[in-house]
Amino acid sequence: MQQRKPTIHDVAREAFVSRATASRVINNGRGVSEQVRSRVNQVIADLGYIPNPAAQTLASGRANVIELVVVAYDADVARFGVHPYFSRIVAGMVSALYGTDTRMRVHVACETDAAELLERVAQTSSLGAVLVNVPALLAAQFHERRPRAVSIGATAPRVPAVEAENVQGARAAVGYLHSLGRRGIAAIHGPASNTCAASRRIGHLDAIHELGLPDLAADGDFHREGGYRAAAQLMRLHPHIDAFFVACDLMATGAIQAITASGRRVPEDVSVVSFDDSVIAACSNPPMTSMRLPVEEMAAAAARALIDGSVPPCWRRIFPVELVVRESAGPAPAVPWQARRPLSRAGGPSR
Amino acid sequence: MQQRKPTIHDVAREAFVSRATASRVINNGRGVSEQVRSRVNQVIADLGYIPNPAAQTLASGRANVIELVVVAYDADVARFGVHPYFSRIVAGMVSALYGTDTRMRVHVACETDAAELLERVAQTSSLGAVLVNVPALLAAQFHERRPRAVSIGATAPRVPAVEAENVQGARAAVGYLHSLGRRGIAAIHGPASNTCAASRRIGHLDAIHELGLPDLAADGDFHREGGYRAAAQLMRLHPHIDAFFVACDLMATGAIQAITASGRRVPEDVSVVSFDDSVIAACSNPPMTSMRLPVEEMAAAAARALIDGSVPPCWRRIFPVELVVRESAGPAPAVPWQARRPLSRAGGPSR
DNA sequence: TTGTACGCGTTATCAG
DNA sequence: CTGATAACGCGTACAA
Repeated sequence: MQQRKPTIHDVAREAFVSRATASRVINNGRGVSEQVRSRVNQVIADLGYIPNPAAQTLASGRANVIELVVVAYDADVARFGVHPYFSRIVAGMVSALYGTDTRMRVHVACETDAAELLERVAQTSSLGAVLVNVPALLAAQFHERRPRAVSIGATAPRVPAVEAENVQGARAAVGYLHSLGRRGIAAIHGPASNTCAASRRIGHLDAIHELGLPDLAADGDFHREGGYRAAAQLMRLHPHIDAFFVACDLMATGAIQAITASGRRVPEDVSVVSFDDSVIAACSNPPMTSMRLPVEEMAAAAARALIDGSVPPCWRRIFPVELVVRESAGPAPAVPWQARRPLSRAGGPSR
Repeated sequence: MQQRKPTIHDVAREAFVSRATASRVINNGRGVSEQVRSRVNQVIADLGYIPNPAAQTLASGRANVIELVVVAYDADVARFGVHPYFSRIVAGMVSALYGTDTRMRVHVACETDAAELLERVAQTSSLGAVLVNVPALLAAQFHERRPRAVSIGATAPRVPAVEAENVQGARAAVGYLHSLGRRGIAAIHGPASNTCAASRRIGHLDAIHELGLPDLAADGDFHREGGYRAAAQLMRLHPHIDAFFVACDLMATGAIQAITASGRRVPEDVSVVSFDDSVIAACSNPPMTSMRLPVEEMAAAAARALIDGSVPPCWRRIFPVELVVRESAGPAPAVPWQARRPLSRAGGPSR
């Protein structure tokens, strides 16, 4: 029973109409009598007809596909799977696409291939592209050719983007640690090349200047190993450290392990506040206090913007970063911290 | 400079050949003189010509796309992003596809939509489909219509699949705990409906029967919360518990939190061995001893099978599950555990 | 080795 | 409101 798939031609014949009319019914087009429409729909159901996507794309010039283009941090593309950041993006897009007939196509490149990949993707006729970790220059070039693109995270000015309040989030994290009475607050930053990491770096500097704290910091790699190394090194250099602000969950797990290995307790001796609030934060022991980056929502917003219509240049959607208190830093503050509020002021919620 | 994209027609004209010849060059077809071939390739480079995938698909009937079809555990499709299992599959496929011009298209449904989604996917012309968590009946129906399908994990007999030695892995985990001197070994199983969880359940039963251990067990949901609840409940009912075998990493993190909350220490008072060895295992505190499920390799193998050629019915590829010793269970055994070896025998590596 | 001619399944433009 | 008919861009028997 390997009979060939029914085509629009079969539908038209069985329903005694032309292919044009059948096409109108399929696409909910205007100007078809109710009688004909229902007859055609009946035939479609009987035959189990499903339009050929390739033919639709070819004829109409548009495809029901969103391209997800990721440039991996490392040379090794497989590490794509290790960092929860990426899976949260996939999840966010999936839920935005759920219920629609739009699908996501995944492309991953490392930095050396990125230009070539973007070139190819730019040629395809799709609903648009979601750019992740694409260098600003490449993103700008891509956007010039295909305006239907949204970057996740900061990028070139004209390229549409969803962003998070990384600076404010980092400030709030340090402020929170300060409010707990911590004064030896060290930072473990992300890679220098990463834009999100750069913003968190700025927020951290802001805060320590404002609070008159020393700048104890080391760089990590956004992975557990780097977090472990950085924490161990910082504690060796500065034994009085009593808190860490860590630029991502994964590094924070490494930091917690290093703290524990040094004989200190979390949070009694050393407080830890991380950034991301991925699934790993809740799974840590003790569960991590973390600045929540709403990655799923950001990715979903990017996908929806692409589905809903054209995205103007310079389009921005900014997402707040919020403190999620668990156990790794200590007790909840009497007054909830707001990312936007000046650190030196106290007071109730600003909205 | 929004000139329209060059087509194969342009290439043919510029190279003074017919479209057929240009097509042959593009597809590395046989029977083109070296002279003509290089001339055409030169023109292709000059024009920046890239074939239109939709037209290629339409004309040839095959597409450079692999469908990833996932049925979510829960009603909420977004939890897709929470469990590392799925991101590891994506990562494995991505690395298998890296360097090829084949891409992955992602489809996620919950159980109620699964049939309809599979129906649609079956109609598309693609290289094939990777099925994840698709119920056996639906998988069988799908496979009947489109033989180019591979399931990740056990499924209907005729449907090609990559599988892991879940039974042996679970046996080995319990055996390992026993070898550490633990006798109050409790199990936290996965959902009853999940086939992988069922296999691990069997392996656990095998082991405790063989070792003469009591069957202390509870069911979880493959999430942290369920692991926490199950561990807490089991320890309340059986205070003498001194070890847990947990059917996945995520639940194990919950278990460790529950153990810690009860005032016990890991691994001094209670040993924990989990299943999966996802990124979470290494990030746990203490780092988890876990049975490594090579999910990335399995997914990559599935993708490669689809790329390389047709997959015969009943095709199977079995992957070993290996003990990865970290700190949550205790010290490494004098003799490394082998998943395949009978539990009662001692001895060296079997291969 | 190369070219001709047709078909892939659908959309879209015009007439009627 | 409906029906011819021409694209859409490419692959591929078949002929030369």
